[in-house]
Amino acid sequence: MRDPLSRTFAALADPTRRAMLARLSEGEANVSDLAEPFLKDMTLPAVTKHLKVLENAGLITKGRKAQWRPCQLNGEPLREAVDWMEQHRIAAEAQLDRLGAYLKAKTKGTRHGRK
Amino acid sequence: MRDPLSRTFAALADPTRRAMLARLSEGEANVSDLAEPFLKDMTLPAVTKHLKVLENAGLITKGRKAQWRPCQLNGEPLREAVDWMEQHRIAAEAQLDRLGAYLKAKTKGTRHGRK
DNA sequence: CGGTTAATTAACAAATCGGTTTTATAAATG
DNA sequence: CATTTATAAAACCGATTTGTTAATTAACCG
Repeated sequence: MRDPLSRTFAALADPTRRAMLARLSEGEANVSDLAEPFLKDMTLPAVTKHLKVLENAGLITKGRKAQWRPCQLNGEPLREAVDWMEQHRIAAEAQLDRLGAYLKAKTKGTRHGRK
Repeated sequence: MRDPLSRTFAALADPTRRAMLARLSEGEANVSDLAEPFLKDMTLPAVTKHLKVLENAGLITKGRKAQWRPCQLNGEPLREAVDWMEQHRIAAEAQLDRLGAYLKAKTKGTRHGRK
């Protein structure tokens, strides 16, 4: 059992699953629709498993319509993951800015730190 | 060998590694500084391995200063990952908006779709 | 009903992951 | 030079991941 953020990132750490999400970001699709681009590379049960990973991460929801399972993307976990990343990326860049300011101050007047 | 985006997401899919990045977003730190909060839970080699994962993903860079390895966060892979996520999250929400507009149009005037 | 279509489940194997202990390296320090 | 400090590398192990094939479920169609 893993925390939600870890499950989200783990789900995204696979190009097949990301391609499936990309496809779903253009609109609802059935399992076989989603599988189609990958059936040269893997079997249907493998696709089902990938979808299960995405579902467990809350990134997609599966409906049912007769024998079809229309899937749709849920953006919420993506938003939470982005929030985490932006928070720290921004902090890291602020660090760099402070370093830049420090270096600039340190070399002020020496006129040889330009590039 | 995995693509860069997959390596980034995989690196982020672990709370220990995320905590290390969070620490680094506040500024440079040595391996032992980064290890300190986790040494009740795991050994130092385990920490070294986590840092290797982050380094391979390009999320941190390790310098050297005598026997210390000052690490610092590199925001660039985070930015690329965020770009990917935002692109699809936004597309997904646009889908929802279109669906909402459709439902609204469809029930216009019928006065029985209220909750 | 019997067959077809869509998708899932089960059982299995190889590869990867996340930890361990032990050993090694490399620089500082007495 | 011998010791200590900071870190990495090697070998190993159990758990998880990612794929397979074969069997199963469930709904529709003639």
